[in-house]
Amino acid sequence: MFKALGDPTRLRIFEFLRSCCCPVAVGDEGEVRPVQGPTVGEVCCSVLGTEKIPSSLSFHLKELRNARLITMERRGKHMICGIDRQSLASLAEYLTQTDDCCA
Amino acid sequence: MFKALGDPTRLRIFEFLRSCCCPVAVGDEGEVRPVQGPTVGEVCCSVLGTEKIPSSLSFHLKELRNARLITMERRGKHMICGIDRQSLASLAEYLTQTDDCCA
DNA sequence: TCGACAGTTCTATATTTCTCGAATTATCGT
DNA sequence: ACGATAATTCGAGAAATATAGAACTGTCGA
Repeated sequence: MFKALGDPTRLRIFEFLRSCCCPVAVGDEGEVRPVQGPTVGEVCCSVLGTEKIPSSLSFHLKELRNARLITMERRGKHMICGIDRQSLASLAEYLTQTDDCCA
Repeated sequence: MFKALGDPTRLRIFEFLRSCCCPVAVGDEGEVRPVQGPTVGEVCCSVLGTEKIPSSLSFHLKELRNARLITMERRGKHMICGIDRQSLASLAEYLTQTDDCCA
């Protein structure tokens, strides 16, 4: 996870996704459902500023996915990206944990 | 910070330091003071399993120090290492922050 | 002040990681 | 089934990072 976030490009992707991927929303009939995140192409425009999708974005998304920091799922022709907030929470917990000796 | 923790050797150094660097202790007269952490040589023995101090350890310690994850201070011939728990806390906070849109 | 100990810095090499373009897979609309 | 769009995979070259050894700096004790 640290290595994944350690790359500047990936950190930008991460921050972008976090800024536009609300975890849940209220649907038409009052139900709570996951909000649709941006597609890979949209991430590309925002983060890399390019119209066409370069392979390097795919590479970075794969790294983030392997690190379980983001999620991706296919919806038709597009891949929808999201943040894995659960992994994030456990990483934050890891950082602040104090060991036994410090009790 | 993420890049610093992204290297396996540095993560081991970090975990070792966290396991043996209590943030504070109560002094003889009831005052709270920083506890003395291990020396660079001790870190080296534990993490690299080597008696003599290789230059690579110095290199990694510098990276961790630049990232403000650890602290070092000279005490006589030795350099004492410690964890910067404040930076750690703010990094953890960064990870769990949710952006405005998700309010 | 000299020698020994504790770490750091420097330089070169090795390794890993990133980037770019071309070919490939997957899905949709017709 | 075909063409177009969306994204991934592959391979080679470029760039960044890590490692190892030698020389250097700083501190203590005799």
